[in-house]
Amino acid sequence: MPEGPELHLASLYVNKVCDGVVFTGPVRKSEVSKNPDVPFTCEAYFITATSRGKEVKLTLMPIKSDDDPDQRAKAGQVAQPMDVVFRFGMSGYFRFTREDELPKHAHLRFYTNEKPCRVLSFVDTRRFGSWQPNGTWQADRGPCVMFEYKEFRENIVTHLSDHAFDRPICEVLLNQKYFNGIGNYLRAEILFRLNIPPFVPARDVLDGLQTEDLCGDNKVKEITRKPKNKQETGDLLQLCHAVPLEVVNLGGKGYDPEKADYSGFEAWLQCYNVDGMKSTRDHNGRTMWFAGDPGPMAPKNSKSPKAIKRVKKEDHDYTDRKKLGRRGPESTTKKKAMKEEGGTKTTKKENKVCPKESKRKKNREVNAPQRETRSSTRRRKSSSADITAGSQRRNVRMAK
DNA sequence: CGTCCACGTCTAC
DNA sequence: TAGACCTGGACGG
Repeated sequence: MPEGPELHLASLYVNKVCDGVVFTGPVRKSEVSKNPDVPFTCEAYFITATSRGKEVKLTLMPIKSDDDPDQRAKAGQVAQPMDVVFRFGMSGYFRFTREDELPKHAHLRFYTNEKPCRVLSFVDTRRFGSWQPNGTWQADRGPCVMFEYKEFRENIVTHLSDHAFDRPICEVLLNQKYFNGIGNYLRAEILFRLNIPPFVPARDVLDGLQTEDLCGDNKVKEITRKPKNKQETGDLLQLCHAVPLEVVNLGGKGYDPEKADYSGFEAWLQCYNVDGMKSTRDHNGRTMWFAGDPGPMAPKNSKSPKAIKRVKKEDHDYTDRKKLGRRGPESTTKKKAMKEEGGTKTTKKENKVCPKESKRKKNREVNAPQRETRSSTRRRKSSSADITAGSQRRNVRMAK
C-alpha cells in the first residue's frame, strides 16, 4: 500500500467506510506488535482520517450526547479526541471487516458498537509500519507532494544548498524531508517521463528553479517550447505532484499486487518493473528502474558475487541479447552473501546495467516462447488501447 | 526444500 | 553505509 497515493487512498477508504459508524470501547493491539498501546477508550466515538505524504492520521472523536447527561458523571470526565499517526512501512493498510473475519496481521483494531460488531484494522504483514498515539505529522518530513504543492516547491528551492542535494536525483527523490510521498515506483515513473537519467546530481537538475510553478497557466506554451534544463526542473517538481495524483485518480488501491484491481495500476506503470526497462541498485541498495543512460553518478561497483558469475557466464552467450536479463542482485540487506565467499568476490567487475525481464510474470503457463519485442508481456494484461497508448508514448520519447 | 525479492524507514558502528 | 526489522510470494533445484 505504501507510497503517497496509497496512503491517501487509505484515508479516503477510512472516511468512506467509517462514515456515520459509531465505535466504542478500547483500541486493541495485537500481542506481537512492538508499537505503543493506544490509551484511548470511549463509549461512543467517530473515526476520520487525513493524509500527508507518506503518513495517515486517524482522529478518534468522542460523540457528545445531550441525551446522556450521565456521560460526564460516569466517566468522571468526557474523553478527549485523540490523533493517531500511522506510517505504513512496506505493507500497511486499513480494512473494515466483521469481527469474525479479521485479516491476518491486524495489529491495531477499532471496534464498532454494532451487534455483531465490525472492526477497523490496521493490517501490516511485515510490521515495518508504526503508529503514534497523540501523534503529529513527523517533524522532519516535508510538505505533501500532492496536497501541499506550493509549500513543497518552496521547501526545495529555498534549501538547494543543503548537502542532501549533492546526491543523485533518484536518491534525493526518496528523501522524505523534501519529497514526502515519493517512493520507489514514483521516482522511476517521474524520471522516466522526463527522460532524466536517474544518477545525475540532483542540484544540476533542480538548479534555477522558481518558487512559482512555471508550468501553471502557461502550461501548453512551456511544454511546447524547447526543453531547456530549467524547463525540465519545472516539470520535475510538477510531476512529483501530478504523477502521484494520477494514481489517486485511477480509483483503485494503487500499488497492491494482492488485490483484484491491481491490473489497472499495473497498466499505468510505464517504467517500474516493466519488461525491457533497465534496473540497477542505487547507493542505498534500492532498485532503480529507468530507460537509457543511467547518468554519471551511477554506482560502479557490483557487490553481488552472483551477479559476477552471471556476467561471466553471459559473456559467451552471444546468441540472444534478450536473454541477458535477471542478474541476481543483492538483497537490500545482504544477509548471507558471505556464504559463497570463494574468490569470486575479490574480482569485482562492473555491475552491468542490463535490461531484464520482469520478475513479476507469474504466468507459469508455458506458452509458445514469446518473441514479442518488449512492450510486451507485462503490458499485455492491459487493454489493447492502453498498449497502443503506451507504445506511442514511448516512441515519441525514443524519437527525441 | 532454499534463495531472492518487495511500495520504508531506523540506529548503530 | 551497512545491517535490522519482518512475512510471504515467485521461482529454481
